[in-house]
Amino acid sequence: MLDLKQIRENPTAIQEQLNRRSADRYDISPILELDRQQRELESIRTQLQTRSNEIGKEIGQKIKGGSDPKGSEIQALKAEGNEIKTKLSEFEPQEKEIKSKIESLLLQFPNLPSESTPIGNSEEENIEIRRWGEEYLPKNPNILPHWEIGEKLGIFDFERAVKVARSRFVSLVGAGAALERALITFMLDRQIEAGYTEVIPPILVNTQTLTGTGQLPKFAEESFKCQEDDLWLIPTAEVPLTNLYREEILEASSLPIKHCAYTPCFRREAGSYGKDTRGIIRLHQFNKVELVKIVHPDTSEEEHQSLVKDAEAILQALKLPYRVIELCTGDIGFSAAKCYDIEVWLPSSGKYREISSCSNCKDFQGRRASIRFKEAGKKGTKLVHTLNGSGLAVGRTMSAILENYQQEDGTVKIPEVLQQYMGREVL
RNA sequence: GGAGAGGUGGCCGAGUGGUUGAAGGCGCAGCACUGGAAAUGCUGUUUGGCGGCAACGUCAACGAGGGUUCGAAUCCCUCCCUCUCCGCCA
Repeated sequence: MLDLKQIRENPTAIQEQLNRRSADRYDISPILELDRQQRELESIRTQLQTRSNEIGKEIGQKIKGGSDPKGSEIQALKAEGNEIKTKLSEFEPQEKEIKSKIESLLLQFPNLPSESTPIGNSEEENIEIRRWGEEYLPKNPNILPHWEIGEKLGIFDFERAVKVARSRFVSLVGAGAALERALITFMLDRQIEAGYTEVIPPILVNTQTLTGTGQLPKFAEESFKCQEDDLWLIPTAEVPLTNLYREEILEASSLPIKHCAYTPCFRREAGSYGKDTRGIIRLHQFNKVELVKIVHPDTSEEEHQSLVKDAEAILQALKLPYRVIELCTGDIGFSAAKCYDIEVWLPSSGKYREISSCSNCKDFQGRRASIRFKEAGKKGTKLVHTLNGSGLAVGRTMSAILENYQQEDGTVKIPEVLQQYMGREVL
């Protein structure tokens, strides 16, 4: 959420920063006008309430002092109190309505991009920051796409999964299930070593939680909802992990908080008909190990850099070639101020594909979810900065392994670091 | 799901309509005392909105939302959560 005070005080600056995302798409002027109206009503309401409080106290004192509660003096005060009440009943609903309009407008605005986020309209203008592992690019010219090799090895069962659920679901079978599980455990072990505390959070969450991290109200159609219970399936563990601290005031000394979690993730993929229909790149349910950091604002830039490094470390350990790109203003997510994607090499399509997205949300989620911290000895509270990144998407890692580790004879080598987790060397 | 009890400040806990944003205690911070510390004493110690350069003023908040009243932490209604017992269950 954007800061209403900032919008009020620097409207042009805020508008310009929003325009960096997309020209003419976000207009803050309705908010300015509503805010002006709201404050006007607030000052009238406050004055009335002040007088009303005075009357209440006066009556109390007089009755205590022995005045007749039925006497004319007290009756007059009561009458005045009633008059104020009538007036208030006009202003109050008006003000409430304007306030909730402002609130719902504010919730629709995306985060302001960082100064350093490159300007651009679409993913075309993202910037490649670095590549790693070109020496590990496979030499084998006859690589099958991961879904073909997977079915050949009998580790994917699409047909039955579709019968059990619907399209864009898969069952992992035998060694496939074992590989997925090995990857999850390996990733968690590494991230715990890197200083993250593991959490197994709820994967059904309430509406407030999904609003806190920015998925609601704008992207309701992207999440699965349990209508009866007002609960949603999480699209990423970022949601429960960040919201663990919602409406809390943390000690500055407890920062940074670093969490990792394995969870399944659920996405409706409403806008992606026809995209990636084959394989396990884009499913309604997938596994992910997520990293979340809650940090002091002064450190969020460096914490962001190290978060990306922590995600990269997994690919390096698996010897999978990848590149890191920095997303431009037109491509960063709703809640992000700055974002790096890590893309792994998928030989069958001859492309790098996203396997991790690491965002610095600055105070955007902190304000939405009211996550603040307090410095010992100092007055007042400040909003924390929140960061999140995949460390990594498990299914996509598996597809990268199936392709990059394919051998001429049609078998797939297990990456060395996973062999102890799998108890075998080849699929 | 059924029956009962309860939700008050960082924590414990008082408070059943009237100058109560809230007694008392603990904790924490500052000051005094001390060679230093402990003990003791004094002072301070919630958050948010609006106005103000600030001091400060004012409004709101005692699980959440409504209602009664001149006035609600206190009374009424709805919902949420916690605990105990019963039922069900991985």
